[in-house]
Amino acid sequence: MIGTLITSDTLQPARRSTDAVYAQLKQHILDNRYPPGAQILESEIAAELDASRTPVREAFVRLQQEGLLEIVPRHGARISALSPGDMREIYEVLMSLEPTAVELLARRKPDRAELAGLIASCDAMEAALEGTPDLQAWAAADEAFHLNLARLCGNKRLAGMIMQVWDQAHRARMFTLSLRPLPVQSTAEHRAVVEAILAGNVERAREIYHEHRKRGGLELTTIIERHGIQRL
Amino acid sequence: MIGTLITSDTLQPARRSTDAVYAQLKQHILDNRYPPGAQILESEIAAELDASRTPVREAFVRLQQEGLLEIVPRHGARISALSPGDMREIYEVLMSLEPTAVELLARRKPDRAELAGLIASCDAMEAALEGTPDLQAWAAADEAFHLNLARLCGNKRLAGMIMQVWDQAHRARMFTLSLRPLPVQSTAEHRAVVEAILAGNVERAREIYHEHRKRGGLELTTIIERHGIQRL
DNA sequence: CCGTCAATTAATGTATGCGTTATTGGATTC
DNA sequence: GAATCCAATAACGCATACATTAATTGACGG
Repeated sequence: MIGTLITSDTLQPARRSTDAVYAQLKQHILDNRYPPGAQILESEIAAELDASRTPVREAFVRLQQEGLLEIVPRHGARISALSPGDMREIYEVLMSLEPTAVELLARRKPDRAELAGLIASCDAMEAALEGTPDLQAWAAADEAFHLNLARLCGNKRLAGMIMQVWDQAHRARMFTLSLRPLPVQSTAEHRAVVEAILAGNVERAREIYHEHRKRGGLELTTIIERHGIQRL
Repeated sequence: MIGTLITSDTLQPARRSTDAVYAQLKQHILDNRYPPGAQILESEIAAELDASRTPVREAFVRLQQEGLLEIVPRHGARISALSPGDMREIYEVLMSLEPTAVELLARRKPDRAELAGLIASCDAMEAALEGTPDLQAWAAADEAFHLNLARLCGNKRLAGMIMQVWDQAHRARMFTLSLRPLPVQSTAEHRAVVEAILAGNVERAREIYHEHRKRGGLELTTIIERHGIQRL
């Protein structure tokens, strides 16, 4: 058990069957339990999760809109597989939205208390790299940082969009985690963004973050090309 | 009849009942036939569109994810009403995404033929302002320009996100159309962006567009405040 | 007269059945 | 032997019936 996966949804007890099916399906997709490209059937999932086809169908629709699967008429649903082109799209979107989120947050001039979550994530990232590196822990802290940042920016639509593409790229990030160099610089960049925000330097915060995202995208693209990965 | 509304969807004959219900519901919401804040019932819509509740429900889920309505458990659906805060959010998102779309398009160095749609929209906007201004025609051309731009940028995810928030703001734009000054400058800015793209000046294209969006957002915000509009 | 509780009703949430369609496999013919 | 056609089956799309829940109304008690 790697630990409870952090997702963009606040997972509740889910009194509605549809919500439970949705949450579990999403979890399974992000956990790579249903591999990319896999076909899943409404009736299979219904039996597996002890529900009828109706809530499963509704969950499929929601997940399709989130880009995590594709409903193929008469063929069930196909778990989305990301091509290198999809990864490029995702990073272009993040390079646009995340620096904006940083800028919005920085403009609010938040105090240290408001950024406690971000600072904790920075601490966790640094701790994960001390001694024997714990990449899983680092990735969890990284994810927490970005989700927190999206939430703090004060724009729910912006936050939702960031989390959506972030979820889409989740598996790819986890997969390439061990193929990348140790994320020492990445960790430092996170810290630098927080400091720039605290210093009230809006433009610098935005700039650091944009470079951070750009470098991250480049790293991932390089790995994908070097390994000739076509789908993930 | 004002004319067929341009939406982000390619409206097909819709062999599936769900698609037909979805398309008509969306059309009615954008046309302001269901006013913001209105409650609609599954059974009402089903009867109205001659379908059963099942496809209506599925359409509700899709429209909820697009932010056009909100499913209230046990209470049907409420048509989304935009607060001034929502308008701010939407313009922040557009100010982030649309300049990125322009940049991506400009980097491809497209020739004049590729931009034919954009140029036609510019012509239409200018024509709509000659003699007696036709604001409806101008708005249609403006909408066509932005949708086209999103499509041309080469990033489907980015395009989808732009169209989504654009649709959310559609009614607000139509409502404030007659309250704004004649969009002469706006029209000129559109033309200038196209010229900058053709000239291969990526940075300038992005900059013009960012200013265009910023000014547009400011105009709208001012109107909303001046008229004390709370919901639209 | 007001407040509270219970019952009824209305609308959603879920399950299931039926019709449609597409795919696959087998058989027949060229 | 290969290709085509037909039939059977499997899965979905939609409709409908049933269960659940929340709200509203009315009655009763304080």
